This record gives sequence, C-alpha cells and structure tokens, in this order.
Amino acid sequence: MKLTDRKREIIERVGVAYEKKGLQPVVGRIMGLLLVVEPAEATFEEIQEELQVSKSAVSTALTFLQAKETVEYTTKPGERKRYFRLRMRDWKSELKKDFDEVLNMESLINEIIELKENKETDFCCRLSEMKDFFGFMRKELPLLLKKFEASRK
Amino acid sequence: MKLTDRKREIIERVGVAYEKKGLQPVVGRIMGLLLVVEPAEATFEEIQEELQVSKSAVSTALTFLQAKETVEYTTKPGERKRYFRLRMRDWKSELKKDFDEVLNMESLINEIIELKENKETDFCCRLSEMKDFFGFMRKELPLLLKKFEASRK
DNA sequence: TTTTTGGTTCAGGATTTTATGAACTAACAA
DNA sequence: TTGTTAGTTCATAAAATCCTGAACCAAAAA
Repeated sequence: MKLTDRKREIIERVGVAYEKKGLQPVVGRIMGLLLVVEPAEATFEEIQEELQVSKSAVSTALTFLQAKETVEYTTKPGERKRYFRLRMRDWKSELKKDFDEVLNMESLINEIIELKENKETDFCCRLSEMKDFFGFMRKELPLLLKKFEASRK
Repeated sequence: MKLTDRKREIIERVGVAYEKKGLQPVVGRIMGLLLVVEPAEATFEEIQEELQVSKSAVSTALTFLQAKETVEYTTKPGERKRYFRLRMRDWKSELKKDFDEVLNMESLINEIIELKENKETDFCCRLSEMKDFFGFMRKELPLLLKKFEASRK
C-alpha cells in the first residue's frame, strides 16, 4: 500500500472527526483510508496492513459500515478478494439523516415546554424561541438542499 | 427536590442526547435537570441528590459546563450556596459553533481533493460536489439565522 | 479558635469501549 | 482430501472513560 505521510495524517484527522461523531476509532480510520487512496478502494488485507490492526477489528468495522450502507464492495473476475469502497452516490441521504436530528430536538424541547407550569418565565420564552428555530430549520433545510441542486444545473 | 417520573424520564433523554454529542453522562444529566426544574436553577446539593452521584462528579461536570459557558451561577443575599442555571441567552452563539463544523469539513474535503492525482474520477467529482455543498452551507446558514430573526419581529 | 458549609482536587477503582488472537467457515485449488 | 485464501465470530485482554471517596481549602459561623 505505502501511503505518503500526508495521506496518513489525513486518515488520522478523518478518523478523529468520525470518532467525535460517536463512531469507533477503526471505523473512522477506514473512512479516512477510503477517502485518500487512489483508486478509491482497498482490499481487506490492505486495510489491515495500512492501519496495523487485527483481522477481527477490520471485519467488525467493515460489517458495521456496510450495515450503515456507507461502504460496499466489488470483486474482480478471477479474484476472490473484495474491493471495499465508499458509497459516495448517496452522501445526500446521509445528510438528510443528520438534518432529521433537528426534528428530534424540536420535539424534546416541546415536551419540556409542555411540562412547565409557568410558561411566562424568561427561561420558557427562550425555550419557545429555540423550539421555533428548530421548527424553522426543519422546514428550511430541505429547501436549501433544493436550492443547492438548482444552483448546479 | 422530588421530581415527577416524567421529568426524570426527560432528564435521561436529554442526557442520552448529550452523550451522543460526546459529552460525559453526568454533564448531560445536569443539562437535563436544569432544563426541567422550576424555577430553572438548582444548587450543588440538589443536583447531587437528584442525580445520585458524588460531589466530585458534580463538581467536575459543573466546572466543565461553566468553562464551556453553558452554565453560570448566581447567589442569593445571605446565602453561600450557588444557584446554577443554563445560560439560555446565547443559545444562538452555541449554534454558530455547530455551524462552524461545516467549515472544518469543507477544508478537510478540500485537502483530500488536492492530494488526488487524478481529479477526473467519479469519486473525485462526488468529493467536489460535497465540498461545494459545504461551501454553500457555510454561506447560507448565517443567512438562514437572519431570516429567522427577521420572521420574529 | 474550632466547627460548619460549600465546594475542589486527585489517586485509584469500576465500568465501558475497543482491539486481539484463536478457532471456525466457506469456497476454491492442488 | 488436504491445503490455501478470504474472511467471520467470540471470549477475553487491554485501554480509555467515568465515578467515587478521602483529603483538602476558603469563608463564614459558633
């Protein structure tokens, strides 16, 4: 495999970014690796070798990423090895899942407001403002996505 | 203190939501507690009692939340106890920090693209598209915030 | 001066998360 | 039928995280 130090540094940075999102270290490193390698795919063995982790760690991480529909593999005729790669096609649907967290926040805040006996406090007004903002975002984010798509045609 | 089961349930849900964001369990529970109590403040002792954790856990979590400028305290004349509460005033600047992560993503993706020898691949085009999207969001999100503010006057 | 209140600090223990290694499977090859 | 390749599975080891308890401190009260 033999990657440059620069690429290795990026793998780590991508790894850390994914760790912060709650994914496990090896999962994040694999994402990084698949982002920087050229061509954009790697075999099980290459991943294991480059990241210096056990087969089981690679297997578990790849199973997870495939379940999440983030990674897929192809095979080449006459070879039994799998070539793993990122499913870049649907980064937009990934994003929509992130957007949906807004919806969760909105309903959680709303449940908190509903419990309040006194809804006239400054605190409660702020909460309402936040709730409204999340509602606003829930409506506006899909529009923004459309606007982006329109801007590229 | 004596909270209803409903409020305790919400504290846990808020706690889990914050854990997912990478904060420690006790930090998240304190956020939940300060969101549901009425009036919206609690003493060190009340927090400790309600969450059933040690003084040190409460102290560490509160120190962290104050450093993050998410929590502050007031005192009452003649009392030495601190009354901790959420700094709800600036939830918008909190939000802006979240928005800024978009910027990080943009530059990370850009660094990856710059390393690519062949920029004509399908993979690279998708990456560019993502980069453009993050650039687009970086410009649009602040506008969206303004639009929201305008809609409330 | 001593005690009480309201915390803070930190070493170490418990728990959780993450990675390993050994045993296993399935498919193909010799 | 035995060996090899390309992984998977799972018990447990290792590491990281989180919390506790004991010692401590500063300010006010007794």
